[in-house]
Amino acid sequence: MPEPLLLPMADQPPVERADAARNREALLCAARRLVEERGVGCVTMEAVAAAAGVGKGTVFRRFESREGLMAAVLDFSETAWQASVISGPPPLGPGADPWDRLIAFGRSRLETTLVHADLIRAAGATGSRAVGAYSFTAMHVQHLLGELGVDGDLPVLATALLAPLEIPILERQQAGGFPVERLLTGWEDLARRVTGHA
Amino acid sequence: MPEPLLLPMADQPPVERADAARNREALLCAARRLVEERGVGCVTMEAVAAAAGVGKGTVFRRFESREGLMAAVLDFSETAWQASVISGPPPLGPGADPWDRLIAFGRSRLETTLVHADLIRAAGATGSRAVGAYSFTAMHVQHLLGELGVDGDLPVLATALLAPLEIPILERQQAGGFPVERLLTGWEDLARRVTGHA
DNA sequence: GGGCTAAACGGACCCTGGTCCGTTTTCATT
DNA sequence: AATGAAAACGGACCAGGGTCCGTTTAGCCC
Repeated sequence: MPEPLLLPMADQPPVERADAARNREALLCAARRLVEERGVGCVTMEAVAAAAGVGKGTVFRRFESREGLMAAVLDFSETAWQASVISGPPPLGPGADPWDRLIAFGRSRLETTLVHADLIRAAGATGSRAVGAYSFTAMHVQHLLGELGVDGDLPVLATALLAPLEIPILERQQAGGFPVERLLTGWEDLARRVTGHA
Repeated sequence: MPEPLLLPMADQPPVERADAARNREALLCAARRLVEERGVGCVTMEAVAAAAGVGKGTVFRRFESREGLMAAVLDFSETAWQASVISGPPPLGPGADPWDRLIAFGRSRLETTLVHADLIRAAGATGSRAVGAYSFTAMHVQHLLGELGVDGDLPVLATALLAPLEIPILERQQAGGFPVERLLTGWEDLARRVTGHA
């Protein structure tokens, strides 16, 4: 039996080495801190490496690219937000009726997107926001649409509802002088038309 | 009268100097050619400068940034497309009824966006697509909505209709395995719901 | 503990976008 | 045609993202 023959179970990432994990953590921390105190635009990869006490190469090995790192940083707040959607208090969280949840979702999403605008932009198409066929938000909206009895191509409809809440669109409108308030009302109107709700 | 006192009419760009205009043209040509034959990703600013026979500084003086240059290149096709919307044959151009025009618009926009995806991405937020409070497309859709008798916040509604046709969204969906056909049907459905059309 | 391999490290190095500034060109005026 | 100032030029230079590879280290098996 020449081959060590390691069990052929998962071919997933075969567990991260201890030092690697430690460095990832340190880097993430450093990045988070630097972003917070200097703003995304003023954080260089080298600075993050230095702050974490590792070499630049390590940053890229762990996070692939600047976008990757920023996406990781973003994931932090994003996860917290997701939690409040999944299990926070109504109307954003479960308990309220679907329509109210949808509206609360829209407002909340719009706000957090605006708050993290820089980070989201820096995370590019890599962000958790963009990952996978069905991101969290798409799934959620799709679910609410279902509960509202909407019929049609739900995944596509959900995307259509989500699209105007993405930064490129949001920012262009803001640049055009539309106040947030108006965007929100507009979105609610859109939701009403799409769902056919009262 | 010490001051030369040039007539205070337009304070617009006081006319471009002859050599400047010549170089702008040469650069645009070179850029167009290089993009076509190598693909956007493989065109460096230095290469464009060289191909046009000018220094790198000149490229940046004329076009501000890489995004700016790419936006200028894009403008070319974009303008042609706009022309076909304004004065081409129906149903995209004038003559057909608003609903048919809207549907034709959606399909056409989606297709051209996909075709120029790389360029659009490279043009960033600078593109003619993103400029000004009301881009051409927004105006057009807004106009059609008006003709269809839709009421509500037309500018915002138009944006909502346009948003799912933007690259970030389009690409995410394609990555998710949605065939173009489905996106199109989905968009028509959205348009139907928004306009309240039969 | 010793030894071996795969993985991780780090920092020199490369590439490209963008800036700067001393020199050259245009063009309006005389 | 000469002249002078504003505008344009070009390429050296800088910064930051990303890669490479020789060296070090964790973790496993004896």
